[in-house]
Amino acid sequence: MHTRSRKKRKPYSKLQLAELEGEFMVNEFITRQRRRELSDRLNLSDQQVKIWFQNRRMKKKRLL
Amino acid sequence: AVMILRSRFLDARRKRRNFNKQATEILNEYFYSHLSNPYPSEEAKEELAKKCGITVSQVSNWFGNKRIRYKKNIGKFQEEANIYAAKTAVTATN
DNA sequence: GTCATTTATCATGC
DNA sequence: GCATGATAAATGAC
Repeated sequence: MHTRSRKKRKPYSKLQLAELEGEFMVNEFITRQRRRELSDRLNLSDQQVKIWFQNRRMKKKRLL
Repeated sequence: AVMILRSRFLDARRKRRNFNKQATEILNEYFYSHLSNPYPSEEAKEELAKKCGITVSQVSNWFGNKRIRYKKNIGKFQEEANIYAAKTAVTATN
């Protein structure tokens, strides 16, 4: 009936965050290939990893 | 490892302090007098921030929280809404 | 891509 | 014990 509602926000695990932060230190702009590998390894969707990097760059800017 | 500690340390800035009554008063006055469109422009945010003695980001946070919490429970804010509606009505006649 | 949001969650105040 | 401010996922405009 209703157009599928917005996906509920779900906090990531410490392991997932540690891996994402580690990759962010290597390069703030992840490539499509590495993104796919990382998302597969962390059980996250490709879109989620992409969004995480976007939000992470915004966070970095905010902390300056 | 270092990153974890650093992130946890920086999250300590999450220590929260309530705004003073005067600031809350100013923010609520704006919110309830723009209830049909409670989205202050960047200029309006800067003005509010200056008046309240807080940052523009804090103004944005306040409106973000206020909008969602008001929408989720209008009944709980009804009394507050009436108070500020009356207040702005009085100031408008002066 | 950035960036202002929405929403849920977190951490603290009282 | 909730109220409140700040942050973390998720969406959408541009």
